Amino acid sequence: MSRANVKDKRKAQLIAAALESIAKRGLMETTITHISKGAGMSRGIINFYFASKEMLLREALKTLIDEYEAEWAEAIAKTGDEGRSKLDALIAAHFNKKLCSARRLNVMSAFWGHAASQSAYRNQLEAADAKIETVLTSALAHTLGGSLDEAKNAATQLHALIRGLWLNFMLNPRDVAREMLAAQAASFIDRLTGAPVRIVRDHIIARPAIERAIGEAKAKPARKAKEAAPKQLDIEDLFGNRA
Amino acid sequence: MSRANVKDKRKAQLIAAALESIAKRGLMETTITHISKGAGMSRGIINFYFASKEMLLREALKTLIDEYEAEWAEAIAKTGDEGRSKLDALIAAHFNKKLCSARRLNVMSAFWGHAASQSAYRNQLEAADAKIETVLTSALAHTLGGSLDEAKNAATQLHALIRGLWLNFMLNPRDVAREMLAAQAASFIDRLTGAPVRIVRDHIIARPAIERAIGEAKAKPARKAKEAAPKQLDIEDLFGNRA
Amino acid sequence: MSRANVKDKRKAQLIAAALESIAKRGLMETTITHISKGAGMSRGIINFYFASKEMLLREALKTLIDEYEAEWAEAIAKTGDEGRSKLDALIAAHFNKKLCSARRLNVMSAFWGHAASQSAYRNQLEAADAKIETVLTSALAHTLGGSLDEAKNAATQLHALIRGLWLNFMLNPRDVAREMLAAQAASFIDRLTGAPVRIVRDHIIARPAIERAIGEAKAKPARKAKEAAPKQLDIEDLFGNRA
Amino acid sequence: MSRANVKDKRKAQLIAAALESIAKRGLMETTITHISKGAGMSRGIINFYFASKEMLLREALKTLIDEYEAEWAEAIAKTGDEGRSKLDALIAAHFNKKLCSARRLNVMSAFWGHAASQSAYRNQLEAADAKIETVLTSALAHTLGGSLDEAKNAATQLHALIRGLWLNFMLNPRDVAREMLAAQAASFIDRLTGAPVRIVRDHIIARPAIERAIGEAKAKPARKAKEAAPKQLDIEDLFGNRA
DNA sequence: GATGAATGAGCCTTCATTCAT
DNA sequence: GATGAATGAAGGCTCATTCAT
Repeated sequence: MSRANVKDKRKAQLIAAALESIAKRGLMETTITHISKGAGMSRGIINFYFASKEMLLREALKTLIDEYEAEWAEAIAKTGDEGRSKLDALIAAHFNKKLCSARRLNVMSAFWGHAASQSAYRNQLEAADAKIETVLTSALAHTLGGSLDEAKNAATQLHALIRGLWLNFMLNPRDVAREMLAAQAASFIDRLTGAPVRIVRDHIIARPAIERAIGEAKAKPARKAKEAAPKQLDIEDLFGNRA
Repeated sequence: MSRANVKDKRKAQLIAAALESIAKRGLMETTITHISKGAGMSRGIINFYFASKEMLLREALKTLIDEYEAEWAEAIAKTGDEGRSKLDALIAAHFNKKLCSARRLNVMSAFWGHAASQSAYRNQLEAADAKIETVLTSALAHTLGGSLDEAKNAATQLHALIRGLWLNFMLNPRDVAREMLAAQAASFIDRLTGAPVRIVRDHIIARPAIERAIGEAKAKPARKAKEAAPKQLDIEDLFGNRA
Repeated sequence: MSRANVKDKRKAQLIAAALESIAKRGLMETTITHISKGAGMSRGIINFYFASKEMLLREALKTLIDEYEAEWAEAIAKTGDEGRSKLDALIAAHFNKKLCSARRLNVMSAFWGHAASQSAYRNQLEAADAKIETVLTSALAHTLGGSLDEAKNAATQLHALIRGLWLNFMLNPRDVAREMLAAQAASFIDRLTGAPVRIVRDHIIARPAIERAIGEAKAKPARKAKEAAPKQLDIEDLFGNRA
Repeated sequence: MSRANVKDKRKAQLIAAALESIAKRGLMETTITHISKGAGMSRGIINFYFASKEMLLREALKTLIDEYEAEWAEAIAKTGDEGRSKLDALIAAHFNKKLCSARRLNVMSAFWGHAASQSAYRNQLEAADAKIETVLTSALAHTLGGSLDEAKNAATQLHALIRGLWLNFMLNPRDVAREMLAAQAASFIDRLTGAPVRIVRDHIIARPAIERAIGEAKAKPARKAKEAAPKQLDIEDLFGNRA
């Protein structure tokens, strides 16, 4: 592996370890020792690859946002059309296993909370919000056929709804099924378009396309054993603090 | 003033100073020194009134939640009826100056982020969520007239929408008017009930009752000067870090 | 003891411990742990009384300079006259046990070396130099009776000579007697005034008044045992590193 | 170039970079990174050519001393005679551009300060002092014609005077002209020999021979461009820290 | 030979907490 | 009750040194 690749790889490993620790312990309790130990490296290494812990954290947020954007970008790339099926794809992406995991939502919430008082994080989040709202606006404009302002309002509401559902899921991941969340977002759009809301046994259900999409687990390419893998946290570990 | 009252008063002052500091600096940067100085007291006092900083923080969250619940409880108390006007009152409460201020939302976000990994905070927030969702469910059940599950779903969505809008407001308080947020929540209900969504010049507008209610500034009882008031932060101060 | 006094006292103790450590280990090797341990206190205390290690060091230099100035001020205060006896008193002061000790000269040299690249220290030393050169100039003007510029030149030379002799003494304190140094400075003045240089058995000797003055050990008031005295370093300890 | 030469050359470059950094930043702030970067080499290289940073520093001091001795040796080599003209040559050497530069004096002071507590450096400096004092003694013995002890005393004083003047120059290089320093040292000798001290407009002036000698800029053999020369510091750069 | 990634001891500093006054 | 001096664990960070490439 070339030198440049090693550098990028180490940074990625450290960022992954940081996200892992934030998911498990939160931003406040996460120390440089946790991160470096989690990545199976020495303590000094963080300041070798990052100017400071703060900069590592900012890059971690950037990674999170990049992953998010890649995910919804990929989802809409699969749909040629600018209409309801694009909206369905976007919703499915927001509630698939990758974007709507306890781990990820924990970290996102931690950063939202941090962003409230720290502008560097805030700016990153604002930029990401602007992007997704633009995309949602465009898709809703095609679907609803009304004015741009109408579509903008709808996009704001849909985006807010998604984030609010994420927050619900984060605060109580055991009781809420991702499928249900997706169905609720879909029913919101149904109501916007005047379509009948699908209800089965008193529960809203998502559209078949969404149900299918959110179920697909993204196959994560297995880490090669050789690469001194940071010890893999069991998903349930995330709730160790919560007893 | 009796002993017990003095004690409660000091605790309340410290909690207020803690909330002030969290709004301004965030949870991570808030230290005991900030809090005690902000309350005009000595450093050692916190461990005199609270078992630890952690316990102070938990009580601070409790205070925040109590205020929230008092606010919506008061709002619905004014409405005898269990229907649309109750929903309007609830929405107005959620977006009035008190509950929807940059200061308050900053603190709430910080606690949401912290709760992601800290069960004590999480449990407090879950309990509060359960309460408000019950109230919303009941009001929606009367308004919509459908099944309980339908009302529950609607309540979940409405609650998520409100929180999502709060998050938007927190991340970008200058660009978003509270009135607009209230209008968006109201239009969501309009759609549920099949009522026409009110649009003026391409913008959703809230119902007159809501507009009136959210405008009322809650008269905050002036702190007596005698009480060594912590220096009052200008609301704009909250964003000093963000430039 | 009053609170304010405790504060000043602790600062003085920490400064003394810092000077002790610098004399023994030098500026580079002196750590906050050395200083606080040397003062018999906890590590955290330094940042309680000083903004930083750097500020402690600056105050330590200030203390050193204050002591120096107090010493020569006291010496000339004892001499009513502005002439040769004042010069004798000044020379005696510069080579008495207090100002011309291995400990003190080690620390001074360390600060001179540091001042070469650090302006804060440099400014302190420059100000002190200006003061003593003014005093020397005045005394030499009266003694020599020439122009002010002549006196200034002589003062510069005398001051340089004193510091050069100090440097000699610092680099080799065992081989050089303080009395001899004083005699050499005195002979410099003798030559300026045209007086015969006193030589006994091929060595320059100082004037009787100087010999007497430099011999007087300043009785240091014993530290009260009660006061948790930092462990007293034996004078020979200073050269532990030098083997 | 042979292997041994390459090795010596690299060492010399590293030493030069170390001296540069010490002049600019002082001994305390100079790190291995500063030195290797200053020499245009990689970080790891220092421990390849030197056993440790400490050893590099000792060799740097040795270089400094060697240059010093070469300079005064060359000066007296040009004078056949063992008398006043030899003394003049020695004084001129001590205050010429090379030995009496801010850069060099900063470094010397740093090492004096360090030597106060570190015997390895101390021993180097003591040995150098012994050499120059022997030479000064011999020249003064011939000039004064008195006893050896008289000459020794005079040598000690002259040496101390020179170092004291250097210290003055270091602490305040802008206000002091090298020519003036040389003149002051010369006048010291004039007084020893009973010669009239030369004064022009109330200022001491050096002997013509000295004035001439200290003015000669030693032509520094230009570093070949090819050799990745460490960026040359402007002489004024040295005082960047001091504002 | 030379590089720069990696290590880890140790530095300065912060801060929740304790406790004598 | 209240203060603020004092503690010491732990944090982020620096840096001399090592070593695989």
